[in-house]
Amino acid sequence: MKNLTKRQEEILNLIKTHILDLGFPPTRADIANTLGFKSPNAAEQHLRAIEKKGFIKILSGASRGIVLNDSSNDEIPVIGLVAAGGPILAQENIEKTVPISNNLLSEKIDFYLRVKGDSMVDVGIFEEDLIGINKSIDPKVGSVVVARINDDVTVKTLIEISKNKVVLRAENENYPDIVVDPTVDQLAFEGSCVALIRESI
Amino acid sequence: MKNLTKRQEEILNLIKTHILDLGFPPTRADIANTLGFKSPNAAEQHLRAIEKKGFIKILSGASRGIVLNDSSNDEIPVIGLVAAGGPILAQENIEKTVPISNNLLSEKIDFYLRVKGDSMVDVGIFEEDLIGINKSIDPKVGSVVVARINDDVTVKTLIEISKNKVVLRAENENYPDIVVDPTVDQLAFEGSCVALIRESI
DNA sequence: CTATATACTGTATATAATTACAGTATTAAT
DNA sequence: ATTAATACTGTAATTATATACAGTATATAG
Repeated sequence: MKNLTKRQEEILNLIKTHILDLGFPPTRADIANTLGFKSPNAAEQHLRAIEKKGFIKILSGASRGIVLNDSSNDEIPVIGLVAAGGPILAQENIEKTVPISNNLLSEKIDFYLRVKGDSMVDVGIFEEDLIGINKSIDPKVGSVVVARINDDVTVKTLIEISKNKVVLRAENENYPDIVVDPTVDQLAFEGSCVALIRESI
Repeated sequence: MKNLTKRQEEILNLIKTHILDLGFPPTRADIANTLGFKSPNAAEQHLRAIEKKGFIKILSGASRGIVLNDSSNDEIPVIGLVAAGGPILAQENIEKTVPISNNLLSEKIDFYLRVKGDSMVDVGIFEEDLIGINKSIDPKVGSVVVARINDDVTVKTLIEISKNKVVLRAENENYPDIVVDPTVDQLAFEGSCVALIRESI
């Protein structure tokens, strides 16, 4: 999907806002008025450009017939078991997707991970819980992170991080610390935990 | 809010379905076509009746200008501190409301309650967590319930329930069991905990 | 140098859509 | 017995809207 120009993005946002506010898309005239165009045709042409790039679909003949196409942008994948090897967000790992509920969870969540095992019970993370992961937050000491160690994906608290020593701690006294030397073992941080959801309690 | 007739309800559902499917409301002609009316005016008059009963708002002059009014039906209140006395869902207790996200949380949630204190840490319910409460589920032994004891609202595990003895347990060894005699103290169950959400982790 | 994309103005028109007016018929309420 | 609400048909007019066509101007890619 090609990138939108600044102006096109502005118009796409206007459409989204209009739908959020009123429950239906704007007309060409609405767009022109809001952005100060003197001709509705300016809006028309922008819409066609945005459609060409795949972000919307224009239903011909229907008033306000603008359908948003980027549903993928509004759904958060829920990751079940992670297959060894491949990327965590690979299609086969996605259990389902859920719509964003911005108002409830303010921090950006790239995906949910279904927790396996009881290694984090002491910080209230239980088996089958869903933890919301933000990929962009750098792993900070003391925070709960999703780490991949040689194809194994695990959720732990980051205790220490340096060039050749990384310590991950299970929040359960029955489990020992995991000490990894990144120069020996493959280690990658998939993201940081920013939310928790428990469906059945 | 008055009740809709069968036909009016059918039309309201049609509007909702149309919005869900296409992203914008139907026209009078759309409604007439779908339901087999031979005149768009039939739809028009139904819409006016539905508006009169408070379920929608018709924006005059705007094509497809039908705005759904029953937002209260799609928003879940978040209860912060509960004022002593009055009902738990009283306006002054509502911290905010959040949209339903059906797909994620399958069980019905009547309201969220923001947890105060650490009395339930052993089952992973921490201070500031949001717990989703279903008012309709009868309190079951072993489940986490919201109880009101003489105007005090508390979240505890129900351990024992009989005519003149109810035992509620804090899931934290530092707190003693709460034993209540419903014939002496006022006791009411506000609902059962069916979900948990932690916003910052 | 020449397309091609972007970003508009300006005009015009066919058609999509709202909405008023005039009816008919049935049912429930006063 | 009469009024009000429900549930439509049928027609028509006004306005809302999409959308085509003809331009202008600038920037970018080949």
